[in-house]
Amino acid sequence: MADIKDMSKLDDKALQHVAKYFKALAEPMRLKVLNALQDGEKNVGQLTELSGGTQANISKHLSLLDQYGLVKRESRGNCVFYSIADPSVYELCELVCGQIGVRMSQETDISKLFTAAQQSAQ
Amino acid sequence: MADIKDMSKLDDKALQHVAKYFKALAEPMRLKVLNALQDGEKNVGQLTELSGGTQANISKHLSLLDQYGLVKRESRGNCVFYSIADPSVYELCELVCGQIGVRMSQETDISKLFTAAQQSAQ
DNA sequence: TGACTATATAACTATATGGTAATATAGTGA
DNA sequence: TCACTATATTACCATATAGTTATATAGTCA
Repeated sequence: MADIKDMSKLDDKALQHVAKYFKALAEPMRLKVLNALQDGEKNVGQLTELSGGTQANISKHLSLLDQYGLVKRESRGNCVFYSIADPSVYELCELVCGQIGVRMSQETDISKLFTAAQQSAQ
Repeated sequence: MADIKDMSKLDDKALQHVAKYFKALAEPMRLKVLNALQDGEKNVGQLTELSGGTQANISKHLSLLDQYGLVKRESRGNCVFYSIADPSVYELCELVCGQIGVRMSQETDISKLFTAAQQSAQ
């Protein structure tokens, strides 16, 4: 326990940002929504059906995802279409939501999922 | 709004697992701890000092990280040493906590951080 | 054994947030 | 204008959890 100090290459604000980003992904329903957006934009109604949630709930999640910069919002006519915001998010989304889930239908070790996902996402 | 159905290549259990995993990373203090573990195992006392938290708090976070499989626990003598559990976690930790933070000392766009991190983690 | 150190845990508070039901807002088309 | 559809928002409840303080557990060394 000697010259411990200076690990703040990461200042607290950075940590808070990153944590918040992860928090946006730390919700099954939001992952479902992001997964549903993998093959292109969808409006709220579609996302509501796909995710199996209620309209209000999905709308809330979408609002949060938008606020955190994970999705883009575009209203056209009577509908509001959401889409994945940027490629890096898309990669993460793929990493988490993509074919990965297929191989964890049953109880599986999570760590394996991530390595597998990273390889296939390469 | 036509033949929507079947997006459940991801069953709910998988989503819950992944979400839980992200949740473990969705906390600044835990990111701090994981970051401190990047250069090798440390005991609770060291992590407490490094993170600037209280002993009880860090212990709680470590317990959670252990429970979620992100770190390994090994008691030697009077101390308990923690270390990153598996390489994929380590990559994610690097992605989040590594040199990334350096370039976001000030207000920066989060999306850039992740792309940058993924390149350097390659 | 007893004193000391290191870690974990329990009880508690305060806060954040996911979900819901009801309502508001806004666009469309008659 | 009015009826209709789509989305957002508000108010509320229930739950989860980060942090704290105090205590318990366990190892070390005399």
